[in-house]
Amino acid sequence: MQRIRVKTALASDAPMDFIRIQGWVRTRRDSKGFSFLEINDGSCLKNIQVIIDQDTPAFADLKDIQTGASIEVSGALMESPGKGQRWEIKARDLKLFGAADPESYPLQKKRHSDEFLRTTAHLRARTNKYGALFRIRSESAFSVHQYFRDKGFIYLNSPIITGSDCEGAGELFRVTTLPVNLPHTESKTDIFQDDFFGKEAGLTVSGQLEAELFACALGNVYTFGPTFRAENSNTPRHAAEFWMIEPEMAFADLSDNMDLAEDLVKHMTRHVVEQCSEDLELFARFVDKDLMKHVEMVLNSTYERIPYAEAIDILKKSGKFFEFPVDFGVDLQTEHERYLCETHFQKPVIVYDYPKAIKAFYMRLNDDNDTVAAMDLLVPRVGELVGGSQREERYDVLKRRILESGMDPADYWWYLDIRRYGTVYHSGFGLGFERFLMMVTGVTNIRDIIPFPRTPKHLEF
RNA sequence: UCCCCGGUAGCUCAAUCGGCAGAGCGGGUGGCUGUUAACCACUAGGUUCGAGGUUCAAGUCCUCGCCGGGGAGCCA
Repeated sequence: MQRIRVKTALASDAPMDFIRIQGWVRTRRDSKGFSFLEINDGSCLKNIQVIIDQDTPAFADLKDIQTGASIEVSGALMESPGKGQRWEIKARDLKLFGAADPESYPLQKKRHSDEFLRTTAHLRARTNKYGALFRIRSESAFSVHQYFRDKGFIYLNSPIITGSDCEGAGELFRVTTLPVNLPHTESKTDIFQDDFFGKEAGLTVSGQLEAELFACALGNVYTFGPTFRAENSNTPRHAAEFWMIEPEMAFADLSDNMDLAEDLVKHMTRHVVEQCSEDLELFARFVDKDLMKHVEMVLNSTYERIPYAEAIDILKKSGKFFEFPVDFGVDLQTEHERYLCETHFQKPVIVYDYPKAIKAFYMRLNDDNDTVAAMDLLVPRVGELVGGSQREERYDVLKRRILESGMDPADYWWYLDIRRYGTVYHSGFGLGFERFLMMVTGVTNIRDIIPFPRTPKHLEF
């Protein structure tokens, strides 16, 4: 007989003469003559309570069944006479698969700190909080695919290994099969001629450039995959390996781009609220008391859209002291972003039309010749959730911008080529998947959002 | 990478002015006929992150190192 998942059992509308569940013991309570077990199998936040009477065969097998043990319970699903749960299992037989020595099993029947659980990442998904979190992560990923499929976007698997070494989005991890003890006598170019690809290779920092190529063929596309940045940044919002969602649309301008970003964020948030209400409730109760207020705000507000120049104006007139002075031409600091969305507008804000000097070469130059059609979506407490732009579709302008950025147009011949043949105005953005999850759960450290986070000096598990 | 804070029992923390290293939870043992963060009693458990220094005396003060957290930069 197939096991029944705890989620299904708890949703039953009638008692069952026979039921078999398999999972891990969360807690055991003994009284004289009987014991209670609570079993969790990861299917939902709730445990199912099992009662074992001393006159059943199961009672004799209780000995090594303690917190953390993996077991199978066979018995009857009955209405629980106790308070706190509708259903419980009256056990007939117990089968122990693997015991968990209570002296050394790291997870106790008590709250653990996130810092401690990070050192126990191979087991932390067995806790209420992390189980809930990773179910929400899974549902959120599904909602991305659902959203784009419904909108007629094509899912593109952009390459993980890249040969373009300066996409302008951060430091690359090098990919090589060369021996580590290579003598340093040869020049750099010579070395990579002998490497696997015959040229310097790295892990992708963005799928955007490839997504643009496909958008200019299939119309609307998106990527959703891992992204790697070799930056030595040590903050609760950065990881060396994270997941990014990058839609790219042909025949779309910056305004269309903002519409899509706002709509996508709302869709994903709504999906989590509707499909993960029980798991989300845990975060609203224990992680962030104001969570639902913020989620409502993300769902129901119209996001403010202001040009960069206006943002600077607001900040200057705010009368607030900033550690980093505000001035046109200077990029917004974290404190500025927070003031805009947390204090001034108190809702998500899209800042657009940034000075070209502080943005990437591929962003479309505006008619003022001074700003580019870039946009950042800022949300309270998380900061920049989305960064995107209308792309420069004019061959000559793009080539000039590449040169001005100190790069070699020859390295981007294919990127320039789609501007030579049937070029089209187009737009796209990147949405940090983990940052979305931080926003929707209230978890403040990205290392607690990723199953096995990779950060500087951390590559365990 | 820079700045700030921290590291004491398995976990979370306390230890006043430098003066006998403690509590709660968790673990073990026993009890308890419907528990649910079970309850009650008893009990074990320490290189106070490491190395050096000051002192009659260091968890506490000083130096260096390691690790962790927060802030900044960069960005998703």
